[in-house]
Amino acid sequence: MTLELERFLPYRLNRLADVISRDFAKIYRDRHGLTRPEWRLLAALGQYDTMTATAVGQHSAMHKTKVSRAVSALEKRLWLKRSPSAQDRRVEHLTLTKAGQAAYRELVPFAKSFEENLLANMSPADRDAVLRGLAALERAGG
Amino acid sequence: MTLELERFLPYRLNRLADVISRDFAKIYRDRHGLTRPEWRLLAALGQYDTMTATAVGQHSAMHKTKVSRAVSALEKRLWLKRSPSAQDRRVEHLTLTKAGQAAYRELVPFAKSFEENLLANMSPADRDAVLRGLAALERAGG
DNA sequence: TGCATTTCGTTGCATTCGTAACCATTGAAA
DNA sequence: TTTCAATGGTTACGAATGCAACGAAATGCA
Repeated sequence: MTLELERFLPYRLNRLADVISRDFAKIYRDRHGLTRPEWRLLAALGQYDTMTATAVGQHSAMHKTKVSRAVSALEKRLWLKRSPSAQDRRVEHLTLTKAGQAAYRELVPFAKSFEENLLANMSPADRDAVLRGLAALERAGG
Repeated sequence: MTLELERFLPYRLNRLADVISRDFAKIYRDRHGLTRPEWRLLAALGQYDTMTATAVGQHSAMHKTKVSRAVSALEKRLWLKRSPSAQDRRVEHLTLTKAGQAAYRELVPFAKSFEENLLANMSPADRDAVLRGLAALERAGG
């Protein structure tokens, strides 16, 4: 019995994710020298204003060490600031600074048009299949 | 303007690929201590019998250094052997040994049932959407 | 034939990553 | 209160990664 790797779901997903997010990474890497964890952190804070590191990790599917390092990096850039929580002194609330917000606002349109381009040359039925298929996999896989 | 990370295609793909192939990786990691590049090499050679390192890289979407290191690893296990090419002395033909073939044959059913489980609880329409959507993305993204 | 370019595969190096251990704090239980 | 388990976040360390440089062989071209 043999397995066709090209048709194997985990492989295909991996390959797609690799190619596509590598492609997209060029944008924030070339413009700002951001790593992927840093971009995700920026995106999470841009979307939600204030979060703890743990919340960022859950929302953007990152290991806590990645989050921790990304926070340090963006803090060094002065793109975010930490503020202690009054309720729980283990926690820090993370917020983007003006500079961080500016970078976020600059990148969002690139993200959107990247996504549009990806779907642009598909038939409507294919586009639907993409969205429906992803949702189904998310329900099934975790 | 704000971006919803949870709906952003590159993010979703990455997250899915991460969760799913991490899940699947447990199988070959727990059974044989294989890394992902090693598994992919095994899968490529199991499928195609004899390949060069470059061909493996193209077929399984791996950087040539990954392939090179995976080849060394499986060779050390005595799961594959290299044989020089008569036509081109830069090249080595890679083939699984009996032991390598045995490991491959043992793992393939796990791979197949993993994939089946993933799709098992979906409606037929969702399953179709998954396959169609992936194909569409592959056409669009690379 | 001779020289430059390209290709195959390996390796050194710096970076990134995850695991595990850790500290500080909190909450619950005794 | 004291104690102990659980949680938030950081860090040290080893493993994995990609880039760039490399040697060897092949190919193209003068």
